[in-house]
Amino acid sequence: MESYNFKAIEKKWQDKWEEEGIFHAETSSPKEKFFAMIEFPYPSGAGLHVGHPRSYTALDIVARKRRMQGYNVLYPIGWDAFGLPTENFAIKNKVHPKIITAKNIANFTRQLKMLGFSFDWSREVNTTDPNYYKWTQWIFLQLFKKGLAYKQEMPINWCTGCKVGLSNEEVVNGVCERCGSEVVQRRKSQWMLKITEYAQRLIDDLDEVDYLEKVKIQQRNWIGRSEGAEVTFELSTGDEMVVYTTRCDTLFGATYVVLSPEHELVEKMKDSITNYDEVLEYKAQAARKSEFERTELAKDKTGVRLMGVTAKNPANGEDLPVFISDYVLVTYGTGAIMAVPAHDSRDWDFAKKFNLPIIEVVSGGENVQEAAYTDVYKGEMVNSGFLNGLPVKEAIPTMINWLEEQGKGKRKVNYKLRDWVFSRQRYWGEPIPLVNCPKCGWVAIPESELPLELPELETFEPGENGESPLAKAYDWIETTCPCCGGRAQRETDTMPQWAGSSWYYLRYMDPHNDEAFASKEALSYWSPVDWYNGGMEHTTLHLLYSRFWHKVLYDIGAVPTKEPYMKRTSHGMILGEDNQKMSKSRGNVVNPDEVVDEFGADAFRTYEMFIGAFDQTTPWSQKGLKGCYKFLERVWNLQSIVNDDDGYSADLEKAMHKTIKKVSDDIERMKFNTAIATLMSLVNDFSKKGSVTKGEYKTFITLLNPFAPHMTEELWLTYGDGGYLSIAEWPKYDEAKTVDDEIEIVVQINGKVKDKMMVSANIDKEGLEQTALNSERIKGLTEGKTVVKVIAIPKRLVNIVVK
RNA sequence: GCGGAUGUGGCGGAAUUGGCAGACGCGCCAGACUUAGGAUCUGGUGUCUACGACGUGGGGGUUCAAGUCCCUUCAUCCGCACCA
Repeated sequence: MESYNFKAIEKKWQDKWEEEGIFHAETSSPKEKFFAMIEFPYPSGAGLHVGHPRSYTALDIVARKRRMQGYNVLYPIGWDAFGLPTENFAIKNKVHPKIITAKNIANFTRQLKMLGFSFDWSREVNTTDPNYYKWTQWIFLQLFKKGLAYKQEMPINWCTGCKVGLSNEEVVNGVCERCGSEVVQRRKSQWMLKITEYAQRLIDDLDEVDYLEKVKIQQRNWIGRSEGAEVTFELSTGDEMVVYTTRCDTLFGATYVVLSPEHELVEKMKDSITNYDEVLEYKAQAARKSEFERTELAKDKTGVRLMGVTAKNPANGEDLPVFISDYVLVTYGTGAIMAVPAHDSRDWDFAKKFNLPIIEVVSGGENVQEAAYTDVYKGEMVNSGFLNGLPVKEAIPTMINWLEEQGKGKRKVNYKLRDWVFSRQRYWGEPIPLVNCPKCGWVAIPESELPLELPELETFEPGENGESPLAKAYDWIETTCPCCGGRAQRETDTMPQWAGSSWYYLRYMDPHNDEAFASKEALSYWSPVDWYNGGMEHTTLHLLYSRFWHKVLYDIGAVPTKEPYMKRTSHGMILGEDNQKMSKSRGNVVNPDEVVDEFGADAFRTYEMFIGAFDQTTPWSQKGLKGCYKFLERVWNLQSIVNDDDGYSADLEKAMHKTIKKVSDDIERMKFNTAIATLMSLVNDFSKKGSVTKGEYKTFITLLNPFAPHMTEELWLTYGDGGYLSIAEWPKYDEAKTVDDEIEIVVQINGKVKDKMMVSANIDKEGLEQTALNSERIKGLTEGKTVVKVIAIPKRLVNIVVK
């Protein structure tokens, strides 16, 4: 027996698998299909991080197991390759992003291949390939044609130093990450996608998919449906101010109203506002903060009273002061609120700071002068005119009905979800395939002209005044209107990185199709993705955007299912050995290349799965990795004690069946760490016994194959049934043989374990009770005491309650 | 502030339904083999005032029985668009 030479073995089998194409998925097969997918990586210059393979290995294990169970498995890979870091590198080093991307992809490919994933490399996709983004643009045009894309003025982060627009990521503590200059909010016309039109369906259809519950909760909370009312306040200027509230029952407790600083009424009323200078100054100050900063600075409420303006409370006719404050966002509801400090803690903070009255209208709390009472489910109305005495739950509909009768308000469902800002003033993204014609307005380019390729540029810096770099491609911009044939200009903004990743699973189904993003046959065969694993950080943006696009495609009959992904699971992060996030600056980054070089891909994969609970964050440990390597080496060395018996030995038969069951179940439940623990225990059993039958060894290496595919494939040559283990049959177990005939039962006295005994597994309650009471030890311990009660649970325990 | 999680030995973690807390691995201790070991093998390893008691962040509760259910509280991590 040769010693375990992972270097030779791993290379050998990776080459063979590729030559034979054994992981290629065929689109027509009588077998049941199984489409497993991981979030395709952004090919960064830093290369693969040990976090990536956690997800890839997990679904590789599932894919490999399902393949062995006879499924027609599609496990694809691709590149989400548009993006900022590449663009910034390009700007700095004056290299085309295309070149950097190709280089990074080559490196990632090498690293992924070195880990032995069973990807179907023939279906590789790349979002920056014009043959791919042709269809990203095509889908955008379908949205545009359906009226789901529109232009709107939206704030962008503007660096006052670099004179360019910045992404949120590039803004650190309100200053530009690169030059340190102050960042302010500037308004710019942007393409928006109406995801809000799909808000209700995005909530409702969650019932039809098998996502982790926490993922569903996060999506629902992000969409944030609320039922409330719009209430109209008459202003002393004669204008009407509409507020949105979910607590219209508290209207009698409103003691002031607040407009967001950007609210259009503020400017409209400027002649009536006697302190308009102060108002303008506050607006400028608010514009300096991003929404996120407004959030962070939440504790200290700021605002300015609009002097000379009051609002009439529609419930009791009282005149209320009007404020502007940045804690009210123009993007949610109507951008205006009625403030009820007694029953909303933000309003309470504000009222305290500005010395505004706090009127209790819901009883049941402590003194509302000390803290807001916000419980919706308890209490009844007080100081509230016709609502007095009603519980809150009844007061809400009563008030809405009254408002509707009086014409002062109406029922309204609101969503937190906002439309998707789809424009980026960047080079390295898909060009938006629209032209602006002075006569016809925004016009889609003909589909026959797709892909609209990115123009070649010398430099990739953003343009003047926050324009896209494409604004410098003068020849490219100038075009003719597809509608009237007149002079027109192309849109120079590009799409966000989310665009390409919103539909890539569809391209995997038929990646080389020139006629359509995928054929009807491929779509109907492979849809939907059966199992999609990814990070929790993509739960609210990517996953939601992707579901939205899919539903639009469903509505135009382009895809056969309502939902793209049947099942969604999530992995935890891997931290450095110091329990900190891995980062270059901390110097705690683990490089997969080095790990594979020293211990091999099989040990790396096994450790990635053994490291801890799959969905939990957990630190890397070099010692733990070594433990997994030792385990594989022990498996390899078992060869010296394998005998010729093709079956299972009598004393290990039950253990074999139990292990098959446990490993099979654990893989499906993503309990990879306990699956490995079970396999380790079986190796301990083999070692202790000093011999293994060939039959046992064969089953063992088959179960281990998804985790350590190379080593087991090599062992299969000697101990297997011929062919490739990767496509051999997954072991079956006999349920009857996973159950013990005799089991150990614990006997407790008053809940403390006092004795253990072996009993037949199918002994009934009475028999169990008698056996326990007849035990000499128990007899001794209960002597002289009164047995109050005996709880006997077959297959579990006996608890004797004594006094 | 809001939303989502997590908290179990020296460490990573295990415990399908409320039923023996600590599987498996690391580390540590002892032994074997060895010229040698950061190799390999064997055994041991929750804590303590140890024939017993205590132990799953803290406090309370439900139960014959709680890591698991309920209330409360603390700490840490992640996300965020102050969502009215």
